[in-house]
Amino acid sequence: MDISSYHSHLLQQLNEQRRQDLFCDCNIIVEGKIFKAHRNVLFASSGYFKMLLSQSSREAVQLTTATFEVFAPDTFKVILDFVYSGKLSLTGQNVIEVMSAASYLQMTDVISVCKAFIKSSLDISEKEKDRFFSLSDKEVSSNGADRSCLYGAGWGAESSPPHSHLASDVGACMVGGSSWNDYNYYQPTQKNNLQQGAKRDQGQDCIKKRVRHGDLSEASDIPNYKPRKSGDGSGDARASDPKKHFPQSEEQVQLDPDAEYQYGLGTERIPRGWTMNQQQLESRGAVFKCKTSTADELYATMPTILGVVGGWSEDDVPRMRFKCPFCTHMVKRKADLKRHLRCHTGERPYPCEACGKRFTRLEHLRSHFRTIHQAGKPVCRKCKRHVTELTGQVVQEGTRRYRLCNECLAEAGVDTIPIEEEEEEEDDGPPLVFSPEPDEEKDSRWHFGDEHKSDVEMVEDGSSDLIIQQVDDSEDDIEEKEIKPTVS
DNA sequence: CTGGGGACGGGGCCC
DNA sequence: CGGGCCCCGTCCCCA
Repeated sequence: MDISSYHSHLLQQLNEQRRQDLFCDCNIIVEGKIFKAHRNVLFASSGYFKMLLSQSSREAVQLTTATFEVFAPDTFKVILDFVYSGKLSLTGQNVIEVMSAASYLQMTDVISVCKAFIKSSLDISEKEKDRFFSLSDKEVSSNGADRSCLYGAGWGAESSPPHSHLASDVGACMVGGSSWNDYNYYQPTQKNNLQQGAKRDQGQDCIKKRVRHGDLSEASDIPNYKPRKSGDGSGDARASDPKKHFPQSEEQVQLDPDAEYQYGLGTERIPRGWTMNQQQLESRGAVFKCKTSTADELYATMPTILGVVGGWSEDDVPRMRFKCPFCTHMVKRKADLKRHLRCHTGERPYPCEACGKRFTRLEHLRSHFRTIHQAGKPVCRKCKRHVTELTGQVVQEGTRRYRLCNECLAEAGVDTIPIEEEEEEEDDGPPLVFSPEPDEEKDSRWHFGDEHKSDVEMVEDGSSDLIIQQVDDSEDDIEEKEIKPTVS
């Protein structure tokens, strides 16, 4: 046997053992479907498994079972096949899901390949766009969008996939070995196929649900990606918006060795069914967050963003519309596109100081703060009747504040904050200051004015209730950029 | 199981 | 161009 082929032979043997269920000591259940595998192989190939299995390695001699519901079985199959063969079967339909899962499992090799795959898609889309603008309408209609392109080429791990060589019958991207020499590229027939694939995939729903069910800090760190189901025009753009768990731009998927992998309570998502000590798992962050571009950066660096002439206005002035390069959405104003891009970058620059939940827009944060933390609505939360300072009081429940009328209050028998004081706070009173502990956000507390003088220094400008802190997600440390006074 | 309401995200558009 | 308001759709919780 040739020494140089030894490693591939070994991998082949392991794969064979997996297929025959020989020495498999780990069951991975993905949405009910069971995959058998070897812990040592999983350990060696995935940062996620490494972390989890290293915890259990001391005590666990018996079978380990893991349950995932954040991606689909088909997706995991692609990844597991890669682990045991070095070959990654990517298509325009599954690349988003695979990258999402790889991100979850911390498999940087897979992410890199997905990145390259997506980059190729975008590059080719860009070329198609250029061609589109350089050709007449007639040419485009006869040659354009429906043509499917099949590319196949090899390149080094760090280089971009070339697009110049035509392959014959490639329906999937196969990656083999460290040099990715077997990488073949399949061009989706339409440039937004990636999004469509993501939309189709149920795995996204799982992610979505887990996020929605998660606590606030969880939601705050995982961009709240909600693939929309609606089928109307506006829904298309929303539905095709795969911003959440997987980055969209080249910059975002960049996983350089110095990438900021953030481990922490806020970012973790633990598979439900791990048989190992759940507390151990919960004590550590299992999902990394890679550095992402902000919408601003993306917008600034974006090449001549697809200004699309959307027909002619009544004054014979061309109506420009701006198309999002990542989905089918078009907007009339560039500024709106910038705002829209944020939903692809997953950027949430406005964290709520009270609960840590983050928002894409200041107005959303304000609205959230008013309704959740300021008891902004003058209605009884129980009986929905209008309450005044005479007929009701403010109730504090964790970081939530709401109003109850005196009758409901008597029934509930909870502590209250006098409405007068509440309203004074809103006007001129001492600020409502949220004081996150340096390391443990969960212990963060609210401090209400003088009544609860704390060890935390109050903000000097007492006119503010809501401390607005715009955060640059690209920084590890939350950096206070801006403190604005008052949100009334 | 279902409908109503709250919370939230996102688009359009005015200022 | 940014801020802000309005509106609508979706998800989730709860009765």
